[in-house]
Amino acid sequence: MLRLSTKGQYGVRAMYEIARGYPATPVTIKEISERQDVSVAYLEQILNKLRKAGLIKSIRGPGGGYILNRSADKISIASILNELEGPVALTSCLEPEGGCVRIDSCVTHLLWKALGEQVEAFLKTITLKNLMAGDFYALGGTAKKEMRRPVRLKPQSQP
Amino acid sequence: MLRLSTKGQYGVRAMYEIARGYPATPVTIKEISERQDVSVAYLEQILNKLRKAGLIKSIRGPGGGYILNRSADKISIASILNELEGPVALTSCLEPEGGCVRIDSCVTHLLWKALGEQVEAFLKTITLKNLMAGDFYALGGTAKKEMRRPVRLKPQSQP
DNA sequence: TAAAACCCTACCGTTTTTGTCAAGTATTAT
DNA sequence: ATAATACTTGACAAAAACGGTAGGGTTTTA
Ligand code: FES
Ligand code: FES
Repeated sequence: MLRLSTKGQYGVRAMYEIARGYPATPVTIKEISERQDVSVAYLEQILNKLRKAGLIKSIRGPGGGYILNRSADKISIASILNELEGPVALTSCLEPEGGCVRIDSCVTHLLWKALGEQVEAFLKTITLKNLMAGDFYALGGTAKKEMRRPVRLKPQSQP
Repeated sequence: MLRLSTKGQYGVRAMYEIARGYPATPVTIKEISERQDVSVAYLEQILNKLRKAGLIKSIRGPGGGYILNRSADKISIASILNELEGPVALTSCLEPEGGCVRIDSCVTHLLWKALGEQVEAFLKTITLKNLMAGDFYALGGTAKKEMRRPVRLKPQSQP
């Protein structure tokens, strides 16, 4: 239940690789492909979307590649997934176009809405920088920043 | 992104209808079908799963129908969705069988795991009883039910 | 014994996902 | 200038998941 598409998964992993080169070194698709084990052709589609969304920019020609368009602490996981999978909308009734006629009498509508907001809030608090550092914060609803409890996750080893 | 299947959605709405008859009145598939606007044949599949999972029981023959197997405050939304859509697993790597070889070196694995646990925790705190009463807290949203004083559930467990 | 109501499972059209492929365009090094 | 590098774009297709339908059963009650 609630499966994330591979585009979303690969996208975040690709952004992680690009973030590692920031701000000095453009990272090529080929490098990302080798490090994250995703085909070049598929990555092209993914990175294209992310570029059009302004999350990364590209440098063509030899020595080129992709670099972040802004620093890693200003790019949330939510912003990446939003571009690749569209906004969080657990039901079609919740989509911007929506147009469900049952909406006012629907028992579950507010429940799905609340859950979606919960997910979105979580993903918004986590940036590429957090991902690189392995620092996640457990979101505590309306909890203030000083009330957040940092959870240190195991550092990642690189292949 | 993160779409819930119709089976899951209809399942919760069907359980809501069955809960309304608890404990005295069995609710027939036909009634659920009419009230929630879902075909009888499709509901049969859904209710069958929920019955096998022990969430509801059925009474055959005329005057029969479905009733809850335990009280509404002991049936969480999570338990319903788990039966109809399987456990929350945002990636295939997170599934019980799983078997991803990259798991130890994967940058994002713990992120998806954390998000999945967040969702599961949220859905576990909300029961059918909460759903019937409209008593759940919409994070960052507008709880636009009656003027009843909203009871704040704790979507997140802070260890 | 007939009607009400649940039980089972096979099937099937559509959509989404998950990519591949081929033919570009832009930039730089030499 | 030319070759090599690297991003750009659109078309396409296999495979899986989704969202049901169909049609036969069985059990229970009046
Ligand atoms: S069915 Fe559309 S809002 Fe519930
Ligand atoms: S790719 Fe399997 S755990 Fe990340």
